[in-house]
Amino acid sequence: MVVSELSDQDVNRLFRALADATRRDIVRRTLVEDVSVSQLAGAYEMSFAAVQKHVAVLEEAMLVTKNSRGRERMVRANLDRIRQAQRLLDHFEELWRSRIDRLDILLAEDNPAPPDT
Amino acid sequence: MVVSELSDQDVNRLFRALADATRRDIVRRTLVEDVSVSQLAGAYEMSFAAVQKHVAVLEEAMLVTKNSRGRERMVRANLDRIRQAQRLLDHFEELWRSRIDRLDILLAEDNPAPPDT
DNA sequence: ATATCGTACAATCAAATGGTTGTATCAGAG
DNA sequence: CTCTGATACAACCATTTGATTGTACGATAT
Repeated sequence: MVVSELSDQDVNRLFRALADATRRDIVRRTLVEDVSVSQLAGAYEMSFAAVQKHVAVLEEAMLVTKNSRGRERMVRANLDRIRQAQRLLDHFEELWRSRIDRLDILLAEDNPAPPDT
Repeated sequence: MVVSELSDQDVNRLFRALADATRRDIVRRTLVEDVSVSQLAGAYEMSFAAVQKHVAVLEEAMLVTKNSRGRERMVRANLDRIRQAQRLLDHFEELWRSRIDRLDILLAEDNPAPPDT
């Protein structure tokens, strides 16, 4: 198992990168197969440079990696990073459980067992 | 099961709201127990208004709700929304599986069974 | 009734974001 | 070698974000 502590900054970048529909779509496409930057650029109604920037944001968030193939740069999504995001959300769920536990304790205190005899 | 279609806008807001350490901390605190805006404000090294704005961002993303209690406004995290975020990430995982499937097919084609006899 | 606590909200401001165009570089095709 | 396709990157601009201070207002405690 990879230890990989995510700093606050890393988590910020991770969620921020996911907070844009175009970038989420790039992740989707590159999860299924490697896609070059120009192929991606062809898929959206914006300039090549704009798409390039989105890829750069994803790269900084480590949600994708780029590899050279000939003169093209192939973009590939990094599933591990998505799983790390999931684990962060799992942690929230765990915290929520502690709320339930506290509530149970409170209810037990407010509703003591009836005095015997 | 809740149908709850999340629009692109909704998803943007959801992930954007999570892309800030203070806001994630507010979600953590309010998952465990209800906390008033002023209690939250006391927990961070920033103005009351700044914290109030963070709560507003979380509220727009529907990650928290506010209820009046006396003159206080109690903030409570909404676990359902966190689960929706998890489901979005699950969907990415599913797409990734299709990559593996394609790869298997390709390998099968490139490596045909050896000619018999 | 009035002082105060908790909140809401407007105005303001610096920095970050998301987009553009233009220029430079680099690998392959002819 | 030269032309072209695919990138990279800088400069620029409008909008949004994250924070501030200041003002207003409703609910409570005294």
